[in-house]
Amino acid sequence: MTERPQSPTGTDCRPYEVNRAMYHQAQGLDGLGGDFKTNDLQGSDFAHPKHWYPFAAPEFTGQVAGATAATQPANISPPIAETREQIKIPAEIKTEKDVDEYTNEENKPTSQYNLTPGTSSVPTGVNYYTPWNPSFWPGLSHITASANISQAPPTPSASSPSLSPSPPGNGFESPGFFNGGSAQNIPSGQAQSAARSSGSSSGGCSDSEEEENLTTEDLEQFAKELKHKRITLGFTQADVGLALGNLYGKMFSQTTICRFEALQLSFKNMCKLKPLLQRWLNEAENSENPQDMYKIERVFIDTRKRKRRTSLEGTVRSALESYFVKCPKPNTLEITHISDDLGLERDVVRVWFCNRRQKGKRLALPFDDECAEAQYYDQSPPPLPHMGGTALPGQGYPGPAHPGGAPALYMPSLHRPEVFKNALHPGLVGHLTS
DNA sequence: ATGCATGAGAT
DNA sequence: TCTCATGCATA
Repeated sequence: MTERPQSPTGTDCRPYEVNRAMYHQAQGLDGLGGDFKTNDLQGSDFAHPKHWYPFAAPEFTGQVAGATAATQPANISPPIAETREQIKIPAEIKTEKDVDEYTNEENKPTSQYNLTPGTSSVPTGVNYYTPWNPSFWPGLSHITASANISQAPPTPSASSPSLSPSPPGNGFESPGFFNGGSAQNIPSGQAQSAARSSGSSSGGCSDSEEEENLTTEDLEQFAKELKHKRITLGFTQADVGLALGNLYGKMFSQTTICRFEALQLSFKNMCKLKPLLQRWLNEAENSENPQDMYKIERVFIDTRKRKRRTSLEGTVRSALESYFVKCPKPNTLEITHISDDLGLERDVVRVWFCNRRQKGKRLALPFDDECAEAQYYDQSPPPLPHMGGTALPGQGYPGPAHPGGAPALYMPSLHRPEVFKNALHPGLVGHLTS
């Protein structure tokens, strides 16, 4: 009912896609079920080291005091409404909460923001996003390889107040709780020889030369360091994201920080964020009241509507995976076919493939077989490529500048056809063998 | 921690 | 229409 009028096939006419120049996350307020949950589970975070993540810090079995409080997920999880699109979505497809169409339906508990006081500071009922403008934050668009924060004297909390100019025009003032340092001094990593490899870096790192020549090792090490220190200092990932907003006027989500720590961002992106985080780290370590770093109250109310997230059941995912193996880049027609076949919205399928590709790139092994990969992602669908570990040009990490090959395996098992097939339901295999 | 989604910019 | 950066929402 409240489901968007599905556009059968072609044109993505997405009703929820409100046309606005710029919006950033909207949450809550309009009944989006937006409860600001800083569920940054650091504890388990540590408890479950990533496959490749060698960092183990036994001393942190749980959450650090500060973080703990900050991260208590406001467990208000309202029972997932079973309502689902009555459209053609099969039983297995459901959309998460039926926050019924962004139409102010009170589908959410009122206790949405029961954050533990004293930590996360996000004001009730509002989002904390800050629109930003690259122009005011040179660090992002242009990470100059000048200031090396690794060596730069850490600026204590009382550092220059002439910090990052708040995004002009957006009405935000840098609260200045923690006027860490000048945004102009966006640091950069050491100058090393670019390990930028990845043959066809066309998509990935064609930006400027700002990449500060970081190696995978650098990033890996820094990510570890960041995580360790962050936890030691009692910050959650969300806190860091918020603090960055204070330092640079541009916030990041818990997701992004998380992915950074897990090296799940593109190499380029990692390089971009590293100096910022590095700086934050310095600030945090030298601040007398590190807690202040995330005590900001940047508020950005946005009433944007966001499409309900589709939740694909395992079988459907498997099916999509199988399609993906066959053809990672289906054309319009194929997408339509797949969507029909699986009873999914066309757009859902399209997005799924986009995300899948993106994920594939992130997870791709930086080692050998880049060619195979290139081939693989070519339009012409090769008959089941052997993706033993492929590196995609775009986001993949540069080959290990070190023989040790630190960034071991990022490829999910499902990526391997053999494994994949086994995981398939017999019925679905048929799709594979077209 | 991760799946699905959005939007800017590139193609 | 894709890629890429990014984040909400959820597991």
